[in-house]
Amino acid sequence: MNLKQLAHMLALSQTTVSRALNGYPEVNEETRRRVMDAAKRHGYRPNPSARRLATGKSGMIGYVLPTGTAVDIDPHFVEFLSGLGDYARSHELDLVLSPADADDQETTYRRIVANRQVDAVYISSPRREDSRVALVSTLGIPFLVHGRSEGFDFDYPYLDIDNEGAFHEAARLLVQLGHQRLALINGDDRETFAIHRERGVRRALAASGLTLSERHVCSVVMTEENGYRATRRLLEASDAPTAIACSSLIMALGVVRAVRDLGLTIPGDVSLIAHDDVFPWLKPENFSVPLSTTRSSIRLAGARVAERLAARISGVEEGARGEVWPVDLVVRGSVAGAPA
Amino acid sequence: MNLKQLAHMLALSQTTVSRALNGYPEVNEETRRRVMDAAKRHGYRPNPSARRLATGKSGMIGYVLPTGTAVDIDPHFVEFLSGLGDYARSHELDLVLSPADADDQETTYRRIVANRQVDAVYISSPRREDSRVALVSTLGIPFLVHGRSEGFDFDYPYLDIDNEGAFHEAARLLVQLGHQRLALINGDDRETFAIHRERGVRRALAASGLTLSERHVCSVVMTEENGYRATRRLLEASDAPTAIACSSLIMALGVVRAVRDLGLTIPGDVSLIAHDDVFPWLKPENFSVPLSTTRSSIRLAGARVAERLAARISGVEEGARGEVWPVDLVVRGSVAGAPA
DNA sequence: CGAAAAAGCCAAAGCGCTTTGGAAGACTCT
DNA sequence: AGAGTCTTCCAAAGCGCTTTGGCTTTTTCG
Repeated sequence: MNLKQLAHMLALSQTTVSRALNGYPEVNEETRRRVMDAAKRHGYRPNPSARRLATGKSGMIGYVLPTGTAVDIDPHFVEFLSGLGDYARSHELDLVLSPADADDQETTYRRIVANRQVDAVYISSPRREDSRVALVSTLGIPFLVHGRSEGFDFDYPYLDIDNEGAFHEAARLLVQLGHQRLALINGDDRETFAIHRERGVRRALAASGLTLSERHVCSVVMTEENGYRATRRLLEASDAPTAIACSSLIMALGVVRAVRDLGLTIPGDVSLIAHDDVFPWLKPENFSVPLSTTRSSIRLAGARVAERLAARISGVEEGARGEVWPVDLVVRGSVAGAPA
Repeated sequence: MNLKQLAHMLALSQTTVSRALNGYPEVNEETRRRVMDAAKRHGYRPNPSARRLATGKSGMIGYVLPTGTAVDIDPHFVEFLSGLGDYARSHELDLVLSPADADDQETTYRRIVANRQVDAVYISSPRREDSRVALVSTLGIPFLVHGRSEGFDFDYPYLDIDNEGAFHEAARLLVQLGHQRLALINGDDRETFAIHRERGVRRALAASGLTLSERHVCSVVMTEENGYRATRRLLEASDAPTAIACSSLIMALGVVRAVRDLGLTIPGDVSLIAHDDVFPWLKPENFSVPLSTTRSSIRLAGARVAERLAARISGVEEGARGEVWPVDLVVRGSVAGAPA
């Protein structure tokens, strides 16, 4: 059942039927009702391909997925996706993932924009002066950054959590508990969230006249194994920290294992606070010693990103609004006063 | 730059240019070269919306993403996606995720098929007589099932791993080591993989005249917490098992924690084998005691699914071919002879 | 050499929708 | 009552591609 048939059946023109369906004003309410009714009754659904060709709108949002045999997708992605889906589902928004060579995403961005394949895109895990952000903002397609990119002289819309504030709070707590030597096991330090977290820790330490030794900050891909290795290295050194801030729950698994392997205990010998993105399958309260965390649901962020993207597509949201969510500090058993 | 312009520029008709570009035979090789060349030089890319409208082909593969506030996306999904992306990237295949209410995916399947939004779909985590498999095969769109669905009287194309064989091998090893009481901590028992794994364990036990007690098989959502709970329950019972087969690495984290909490050891008091889908961020060899696993890369499966889907779209692959991959049993420190 | 077949190209008709530019009729207002 | 204004609808022109059917020209072959 296409528009032509429906129009013929109603003895109306395609124009009128189309307008009635799309809520244009120049059609009699009575007529509109008739049309709406008939459309529903016959299960008429406009052909999206045709609509796309005519309008250039696709009803989909895009994400360029960096891939490559040496590239691993962030496990957080799936939670983010859950949130995105929660919103998108109720708005018949689809998400198209365009896999791209991680080293050349530009080609793909240009392609999906030139082809009008999607109405908007989002960018995640931005780095300093992230080239994707610069590119997309010149391309003139609605977009939203999940996270932030620094170093630009222009503004752009984003949604981020207060990573600096979160790690500032975490470090401040540890300092208050008497810890003098803190360590930070961080993610890839090219990513903004890692920069912000380090900044937060440094600021908290500085407030008490302490500093974060270069040897006490690790920047690694966030795997269990890297958490383990970093911790071994930290704790086996002569100036071993007494407290660790860690950027992910997965790395924290490795931290805990390393501490145990060394015959030490949490929080007796070392206090630990990790960031929790809220996974359904791994919870900080279930660690062998319940883990203190800075908590922020990445899933909720996903839903919000979808919502704002939809708003930008429809023109409801404009401009370069940045939105920063506060992060909860949840104290559990993994922190204690510094050992004597 | 559209076809019309390109054709005009070459003093040819749109027909000829289109045919030259799409490899149709009725065009002079010399002409084809000229066209190809000009197209490349001017960076001409056919507008996919227009092509879609004309051909009905979209160049995308689809996946209906079950969502809902109480629905969590499987963390394995992201690895599968990596593999899918690895292949898709080099073939300019995009993936469209259509979020759907987990309890009503049919509507969404019908929509994406009716709208010709995608050229093929894949289905994952199928259950017994999975309604999606039945639906999609009547809808007449190329598809592939990742996993298997049982109980149908028709065949369909799928890619699965030998879950039964894997867990049969695992259980057989444990039995050979003298274990008499095995337990299985499994995933949701409505899913085929869980059914197959249980079958594998039972078969191995039966071969030695043993049985799998109903109290020794747990069917739970695969989270760390559920692994922990199941293990506590199992080991605190009077007929505690001496060996556990576990369906996921994430649950195995919980198993290990529970065993430790009870003051027991692996493999001294209980042997453990888990299935490993090969995550980059959590490796069995890095468990406190290296974990024996049945291993199969879900990422490779993702790539293969994309490859076969592409083959089906282009008509290279036809019929209901089922493909079953063998699974490696990797023995590490977590298994030992049964305690006396 | 001439008929039949093949090769190479084109005009035009879709694909199914949106949107422009009217046009006819109904209403208002002086 | 006539001019001007709304209201309501329509025909037709795109959007940019593929594909059908046909028309020339060249090649093949008895």
